[in-house]
Amino acid sequence: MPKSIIRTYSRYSRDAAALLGSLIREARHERKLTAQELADRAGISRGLLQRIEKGNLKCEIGAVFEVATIVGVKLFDVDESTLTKYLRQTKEKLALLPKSVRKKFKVVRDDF
Amino acid sequence: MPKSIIRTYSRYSRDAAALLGSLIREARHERKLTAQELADRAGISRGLLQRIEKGNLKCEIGAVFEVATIVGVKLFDVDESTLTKYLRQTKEKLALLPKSVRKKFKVVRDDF
DNA sequence: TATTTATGGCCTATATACAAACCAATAGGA
DNA sequence: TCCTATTGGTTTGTATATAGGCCATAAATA
Repeated sequence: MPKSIIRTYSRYSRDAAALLGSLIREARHERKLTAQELADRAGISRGLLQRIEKGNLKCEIGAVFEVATIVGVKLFDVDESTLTKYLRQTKEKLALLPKSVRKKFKVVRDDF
Repeated sequence: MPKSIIRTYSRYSRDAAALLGSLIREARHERKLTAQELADRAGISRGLLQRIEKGNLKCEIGAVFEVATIVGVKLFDVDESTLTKYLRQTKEKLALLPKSVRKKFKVVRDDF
């Protein structure tokens, strides 16, 4: 990420990450897991888990999803088989759509 | 990420990311946005957007959420005000819960 | 068909997220 | 209360995700 990019996030993104983190933390407590235990299970460090639970937006999505899965916080509010089904359907749908998006070619002919 | 960590992901996480990416791509097409246009709006590079749409799990969650928000793919299937409400409720709930998780102290006395 | 554009896949430099080790403060259980 | 485990916040070294090029291919419109 060259040139020191300062990234801004929308309120919705920030709230979504914060809620996801809170849900994970709540679910972890319900399951009586320490932060270290959950981090070990997910194969991540405790520090990363802390940032995830705080809703840090700079974490890799794979780590967040993995932790959420382990403690039972369902993404998309669907179970695994339903998720796989949706995934297949969506991919089929995409296969029928145009591969690329194109603007209508607009020649502004005001040169007469 | 020292010591060359090879991270494994569960099927659920992979499916969830793949579905989210597909939904983003579909929504982008519906809105007649090119990958470059959406990337510019989100403040990310086109290459990163491609990886997001492919369901790459190593992208930062902030970029994924931001893109999803722009094209209207709702996370948690709720609108913004509802999300904020849930967030507040969850935080209040957490405030009442024990701050830390603790195992029952179990001394295994087999030294006699 | 020809032409223009979008996309996908490289590559490199660099900012940074990560793991791991700390320490301090906090909170639970005895 | 004391003791111990958990948590939160550092720091540091390193692996790597990212931006920004480029080029080849695919695809949409004229």
